[in-house]
Amino acid sequence: MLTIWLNYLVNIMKKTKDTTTETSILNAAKTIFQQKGMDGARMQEIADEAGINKALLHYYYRSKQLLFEAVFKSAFSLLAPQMNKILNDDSSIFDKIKNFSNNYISFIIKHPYLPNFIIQELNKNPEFAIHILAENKFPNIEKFKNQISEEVLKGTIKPIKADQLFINILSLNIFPFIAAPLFKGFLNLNNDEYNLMLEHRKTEVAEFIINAIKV
Amino acid sequence: MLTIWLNYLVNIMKKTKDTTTETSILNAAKTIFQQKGMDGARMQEIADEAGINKALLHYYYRSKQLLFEAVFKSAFSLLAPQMNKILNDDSSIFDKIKNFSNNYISFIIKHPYLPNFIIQELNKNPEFAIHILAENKFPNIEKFKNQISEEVLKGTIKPIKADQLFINILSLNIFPFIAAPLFKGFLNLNNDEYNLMLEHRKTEVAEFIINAIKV
DNA sequence: GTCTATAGCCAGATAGAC
DNA sequence: GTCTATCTGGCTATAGAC
Repeated sequence: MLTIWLNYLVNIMKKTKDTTTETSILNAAKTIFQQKGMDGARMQEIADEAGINKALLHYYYRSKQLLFEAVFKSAFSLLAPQMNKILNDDSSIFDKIKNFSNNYISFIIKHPYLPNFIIQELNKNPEFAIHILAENKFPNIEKFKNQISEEVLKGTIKPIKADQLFINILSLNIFPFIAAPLFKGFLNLNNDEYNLMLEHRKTEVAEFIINAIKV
Repeated sequence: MLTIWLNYLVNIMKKTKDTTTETSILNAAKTIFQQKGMDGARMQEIADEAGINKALLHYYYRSKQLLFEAVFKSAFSLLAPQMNKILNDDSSIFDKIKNFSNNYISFIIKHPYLPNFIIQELNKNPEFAIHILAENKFPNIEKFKNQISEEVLKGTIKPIKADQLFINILSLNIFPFIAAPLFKGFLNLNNDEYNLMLEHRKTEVAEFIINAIKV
């Protein structure tokens, strides 16, 4: 009886330990992969970051490729819901643009490496992209398209294709993060100045877009 | 006398051969590095692409790092003059935006991997960026800033900071190329459809920006 | 200048003790 | 589950023949 109880206790402890090790590996892998990419990352570096042995990485995730995929999926599943806000939200078009720009920029400031990571790896492996995207049954643009058509008909906004508007909104919000080093160079801004400029964009981007489309 | 003449001929032939080998290496390196990045590229692959032996890469460029830097500088010196068109051109602000969007999109369609390559490597190595940028004595934004201030004062355009406008223009023009796989997924477009959409952007982007800022 | 062959290193993955 | 030690393959770079 005592043995059973002890085994139970040991299992609980094991379970807890497993989970925390597994997640601490995933977190470390996120940090390294998002900074260095799949090719640039080293398993040893991830192990060091997680404070564990290199062999454990393989114990939990079998291979570098699989660990990478876990990180990528996790990153993508963090980004995708943000897109949903602009595609499948019930608010008016102007409110959508305002909320999205504000929220999205705040979101990326918290996860600065994320968009670049996703885009970079998608570019290196476009088929892989489609694979992941398909799994994630990712947001549908139909609702957004209908909303734009309606607003154009009502005369609230100038004629514009939903695809183009969608691309414009994301470009204005995301690109300044991805091209930060380039812009810092061209505009001759240091880190603090650049971050301040991004802060202003939380409202300025929405204004810019709304001015562009409102009648 | 005949010997001298023969030597001369041989030297010419050598010189010619050297140059073409060197440039064919550089071209091959561009192709591979821009698709796979510094870490993902393999010297063997570059040699195969150039149709020569791997040892020759080291004969001409000493190391992978130096070959990479040659490619990067070459790519950057291709991109920088494009920026100049919007910063240091004498035309009116609206014409600038129209010309830039049209020309720049045409330019990237010809060099689709270029912006992503530059941005990616700049992100991995921001100090290196500054190093390269400094060498290239790259475009100054002062003239553009003055032009914007003047137009705002004249009341031609709505109040906007030159930095923000510059970022907006580049974002709208460049990001659709960098994030092509992502947009193809979200918008459910195949290659041809996506390229057609980019073709439309040659005029639509300028319209969008001008609508956003004109009074 | 161009090639073949190989040195030397480093990273991913596994074996096996605890 | 976690560690140390090691295998194995692949990659950059060089030596040396032609």
